[in-house]
Amino acid sequence: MSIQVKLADGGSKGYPVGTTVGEVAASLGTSLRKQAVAGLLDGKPVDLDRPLQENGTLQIVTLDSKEGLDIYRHSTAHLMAQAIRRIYGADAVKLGIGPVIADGFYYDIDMAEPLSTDDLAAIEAEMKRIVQEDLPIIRRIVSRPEAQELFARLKDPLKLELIRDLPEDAVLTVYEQGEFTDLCRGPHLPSTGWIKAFKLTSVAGAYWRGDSRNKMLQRIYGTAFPKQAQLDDHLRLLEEARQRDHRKLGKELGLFMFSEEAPGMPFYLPKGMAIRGELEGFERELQRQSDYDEVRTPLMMNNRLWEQSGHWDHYKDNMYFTDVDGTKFALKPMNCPGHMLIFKNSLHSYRELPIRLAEYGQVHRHEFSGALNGMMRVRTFCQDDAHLFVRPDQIEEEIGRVIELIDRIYQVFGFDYHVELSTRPEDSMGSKELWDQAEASLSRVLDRRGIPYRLNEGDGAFYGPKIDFHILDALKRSWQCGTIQLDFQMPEKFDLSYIGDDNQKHRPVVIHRAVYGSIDRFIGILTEHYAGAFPVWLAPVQTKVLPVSDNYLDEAIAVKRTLEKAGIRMEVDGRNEKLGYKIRDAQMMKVPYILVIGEKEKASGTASVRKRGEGDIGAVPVEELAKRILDDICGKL
RNA sequence: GCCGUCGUAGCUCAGCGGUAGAGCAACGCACUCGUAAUGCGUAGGUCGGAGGUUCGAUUCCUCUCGACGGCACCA
Repeated sequence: MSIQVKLADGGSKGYPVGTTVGEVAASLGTSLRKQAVAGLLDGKPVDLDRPLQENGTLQIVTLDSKEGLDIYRHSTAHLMAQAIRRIYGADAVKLGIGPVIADGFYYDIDMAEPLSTDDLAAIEAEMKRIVQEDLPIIRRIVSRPEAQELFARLKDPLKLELIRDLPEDAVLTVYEQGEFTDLCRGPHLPSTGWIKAFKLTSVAGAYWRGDSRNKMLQRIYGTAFPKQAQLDDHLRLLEEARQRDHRKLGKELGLFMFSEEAPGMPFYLPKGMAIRGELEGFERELQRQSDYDEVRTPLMMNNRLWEQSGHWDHYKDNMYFTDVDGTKFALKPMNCPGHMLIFKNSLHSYRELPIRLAEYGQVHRHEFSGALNGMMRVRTFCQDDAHLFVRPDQIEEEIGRVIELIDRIYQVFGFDYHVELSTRPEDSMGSKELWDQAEASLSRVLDRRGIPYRLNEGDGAFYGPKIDFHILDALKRSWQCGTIQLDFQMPEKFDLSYIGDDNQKHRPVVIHRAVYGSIDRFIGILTEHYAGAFPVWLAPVQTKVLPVSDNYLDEAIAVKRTLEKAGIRMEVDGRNEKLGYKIRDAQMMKVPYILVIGEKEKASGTASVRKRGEGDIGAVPVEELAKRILDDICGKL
């Protein structure tokens, strides 16, 4: 008896019934035999030792594919669980789930003894031993009662819970390697000996099944690669990210600080403030050209405003309140209600619309202490916010203009980005019809512009759906920054109106939008994106003047004054130190232009220039230098 | 908020029952210096805060504040 197997290359071959996936792979060439870790049989992942019983299509999964790597890592997760059981005792260790994630895997376990990172080395050592043992990894189909009996015997209550929740018709499989058995869909590597390079990276708490009402388990994170060199590369990348950490660089470069007196609330130091000023100024100018009007609203407003806006109902857990003279005030968590009051301050004609109110608005949001993270997650931050009051017929064009503005600004930083459309959340305000209408408008704008997007169901704001912009930084990490939200609710709540050409009152629509999102977070992202080496226009100190010795200090100060007058941010290092020392210091502060002033320069009215990334480029007349640096600044280089 | 780890000089860190130590930075002196660290010297700490155990606590315990890694949360 033979069967026909259709292969990935489109061809078809005959094999005897019972030929395994691995044997098919081997028949196709030695490299495939070595690289194969599993197969996709009619689209379903199967182990290499799976015998083929009937005609079908088969794709060989190799280690260099995403699927192959996932299988490899999944087997490493099992390997880790087995090692932990050996060390801490099978009965003491209750297994949760052990899935593969983007850069590795984790396993959630329940055990009394708390693990720390110090314990990871011992677990790794045991894992290596099990690799040496080269235990075959064997798949076994079990009936539900059999599985229940098995995991009851293994004292694995979490697995029993998983089994209980599997659908009636699910085929239950367990994988065994030596004394270790785990409930698992598979597939897996043929044996533990296949696992080469791995590292356990951290331990953390994690709620069982991701629910904060459940017990907290211990999660051990690890990663694995087929080759040691790949693991080393990965670890190097992590180290690179650590070196770029904005909290580290922010401290070293003197950009911002935090204090125990205000957890989660950044203090801007002069250098950080310089960056912030540039970011705001740049955007402010583009907004001016796009007919935005800038406003400023109070940080604190009477609580009844927040009751009116719906924030009290939907957002009060995240708000800060004060009670003075018997009146309750709330610190604003958003700028919209303030802007609604401004709109209502005067009567509006349909001819005035769109009205675009922009504000660099400082908002306060009470985040959980455990959620705080440098500039990335704070309790007070500045939004580059704007609310666009538009007629219904202007919605799409106006959103299009915002998309263009966002695109233009992100390009300056060299950010790639992707777009997500978030729809109605559970705790939402207003009618389903209005929501459907709003969601449809947003998707229509994106579709018309041919912008691909991901749907993020139930993740909209409580007052409306939104388009979010996620930027990719230099290390390919994704951050949500820009947002465009369509809102039919606030105009309703605040009874906004404009007078139409029919002389009747009409309800405007509000578009909320932000480009940087949080300026604070954006600065954090930029710090990591540029690894602290900000482009000239953003650099807190654009040029540093180093006198060769005290004798040239006056000359250095004169150069500083000249360039400062041209609008360049300058510093002089007047310390009584050797030139090499001052150069090193300025280089470490990532100053883009370092000027050396000594006898030669003094005599010729020049400065010797050391440009970041290029090194010594020789003497340049001071006037020309000013022009060159200003060119960089204007070109946003 | 939850689990775990950590808080010692401005910064990075060592010490861990007998009232603290290094490097860098700062300050002073000498050198007046040419493209990534000149030498010598000085000063600097209620060892995050509050309790407790002890003859004695930076060290051990409890609580608390803050930070970090995750989880949950992120309108």
